[in-house]
Amino acid sequence: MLDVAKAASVSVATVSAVINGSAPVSPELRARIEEAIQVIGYKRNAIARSLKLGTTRTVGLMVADITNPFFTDVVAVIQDVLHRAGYAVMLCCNDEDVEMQDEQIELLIDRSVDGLIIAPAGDDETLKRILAGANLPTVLIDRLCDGIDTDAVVLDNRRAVQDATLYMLGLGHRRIGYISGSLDTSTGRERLAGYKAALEAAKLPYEDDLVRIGNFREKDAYTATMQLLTSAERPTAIFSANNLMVIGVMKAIRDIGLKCPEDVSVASFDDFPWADVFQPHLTTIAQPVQAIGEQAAQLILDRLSGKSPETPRRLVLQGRLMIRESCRPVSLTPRAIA
Amino acid sequence: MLDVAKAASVSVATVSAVINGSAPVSPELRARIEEAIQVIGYKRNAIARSLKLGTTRTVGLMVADITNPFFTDVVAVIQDVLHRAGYAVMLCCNDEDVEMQDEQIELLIDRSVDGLIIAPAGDDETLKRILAGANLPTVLIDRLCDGIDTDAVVLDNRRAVQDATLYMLGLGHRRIGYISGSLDTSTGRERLAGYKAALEAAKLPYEDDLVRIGNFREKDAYTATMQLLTSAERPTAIFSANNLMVIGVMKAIRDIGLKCPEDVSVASFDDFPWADVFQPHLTTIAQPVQAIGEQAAQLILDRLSGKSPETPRRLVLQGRLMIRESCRPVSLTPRAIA
DNA sequence: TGACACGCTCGAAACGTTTAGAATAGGCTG
DNA sequence: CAGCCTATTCTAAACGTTTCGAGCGTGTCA
Repeated sequence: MLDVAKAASVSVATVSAVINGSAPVSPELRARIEEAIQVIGYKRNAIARSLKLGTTRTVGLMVADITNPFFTDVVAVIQDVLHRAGYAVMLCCNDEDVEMQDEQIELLIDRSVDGLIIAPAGDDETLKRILAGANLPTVLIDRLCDGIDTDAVVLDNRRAVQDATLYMLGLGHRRIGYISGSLDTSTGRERLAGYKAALEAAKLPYEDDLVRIGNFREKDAYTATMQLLTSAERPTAIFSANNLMVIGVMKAIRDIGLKCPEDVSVASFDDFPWADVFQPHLTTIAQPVQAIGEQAAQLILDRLSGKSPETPRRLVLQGRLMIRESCRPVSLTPRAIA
Repeated sequence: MLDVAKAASVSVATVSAVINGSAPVSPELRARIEEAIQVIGYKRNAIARSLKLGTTRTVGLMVADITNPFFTDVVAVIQDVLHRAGYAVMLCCNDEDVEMQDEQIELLIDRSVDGLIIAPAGDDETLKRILAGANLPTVLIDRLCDGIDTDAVVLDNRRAVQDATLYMLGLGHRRIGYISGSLDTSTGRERLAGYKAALEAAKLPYEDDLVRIGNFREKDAYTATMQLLTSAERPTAIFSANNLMVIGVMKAIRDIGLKCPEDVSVASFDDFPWADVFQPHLTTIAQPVQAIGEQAAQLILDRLSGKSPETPRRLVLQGRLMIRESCRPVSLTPRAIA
């Protein structure tokens, strides 16, 4: 900028004025300066600008697992909206691990991001402390945290799983296995609550040994399903609390020599683009990823531009049960009792 | 930092010295300063530091499509390695669009990233100009660009597709449809070249109307496949040049009332975690995503620490043909000729 | 005892912006 | 013609670091 100023024989203040349009400049000088900028190929230094202004026009985005198509879909739309608004996004993932999460958040805050969009791995004290200390505009996505009172956009997880479970119950299934996500997350807890609620509505007892923790990962879900299927009284249906885990569930079913839906019915949280083209066509709960991303981005943008209300806004969206062919009436499940 | 200095009644220079260990400080002062840091809860401002040092410890990572599992897998490992080395990652995607790409790269350079890892959407002049102007350590992944002479890690695309095509040829297929990616990318061109090479090796003519451009996206692949399957002499097998497109291919096959592999054999670039659990079990070319990510990260890390050789390094990895059940001998394809 | 080296600490400049407020020039008014 | 206002431009401080070189005790050696 100094070079430009020299080349145009003006002060840096004037150069700054034409670049930012922050003060009136005579057409004559403006032209001279603009030409100098061209000639020199000047680009303003965003770091110096950030230092002075105390803003980076960057928002930190942390998801639980960047490998999970649900999150990547959401990330894609958040990015899109934010870029359009002139913000860069710095992406992290916590790998479903609270320690990693704390590290990553620190890293983001360290880089002076202007705001944070987070799908937390869990709500440990450290996270709360860090967030409170940073005092940044924050929006939670997908998962809520007790004690972190910010804007958020989440799904009505309980309702969605309840509906799905009710559907399976309606097909006559009485022993429905449930592969849960980590109960350290609100999604883990809420989804399980939905399962319980459905059982209760059907006046069926909740049986501990029908639910296994799969931690939202394929591998854990695989072993969890193995246990379920080799237990004394094997379930006739299994619900998986997310997309990654249902792969593990299906692998376990295959490895144990059973077939879906002939021997076990399966349904899962999260939809797949290929769900109705590869067999068995999975029955799933589809999340409105587009809306989730858009709303989250809008929430943070509003917060950043200071036009949000003081009190946090909580958006709760609804899932959609996509009934396909991976569940069938229990009467058509010949080997139902092994 | 000034506050800390005051609290410990020392100069900022000394505080800086203990924080960075950049100069000897007496144990006594060190203790006092460290205590002051604790008390005040001081965290050094990375922006100011960047301004002074001219480095941000951030690398820009641009992939073609953040929604593509291949890229997200690679991104995940790059992130992991880079974070471990103390670098943050700023992630963008160009949506397979060169204009978007130029914009995003500008955005990254604007943020003063220290280096760039790029899977380019194409090699337009603007990109070359921007990159040349920025003069940053850069590594290309997945795709090469004519005229951009940097470190790179790519797959031996030609060889991989040639092998896959040869395999289909070996099953007796003579009319193999090919759904290509964009020919503006090196992967698009190289994969097609592999297909041609296999035909040539089998002394079969290359037929223009057996290949259709799908631009690496499901939707385009769908219409491309529709055209292929409704043409006068429909192919008995189809190869898809990536993972997203094969979904489109399968949907087209389904919508047209055919079955894979009974009526059409299918193989595809890029593997899926669920490929051997959902039917038909797809025959694919698996890429060594872990290795790609690790090498790319290492390449940029070496470059950033100045311990790379002057001449660019090109790493070429090999794909692996995962033979499953989506291709069968043409003799078992009853409706081969419609 | 004087010279010198060493170990520690500090002052101040620099990184590249933004911006408040001062300065300047020119025109208008009374 | 003095005084004042307006429009434009400039000077300089500030943002929070890092680092160079200077300064200053102390101890060592001749």
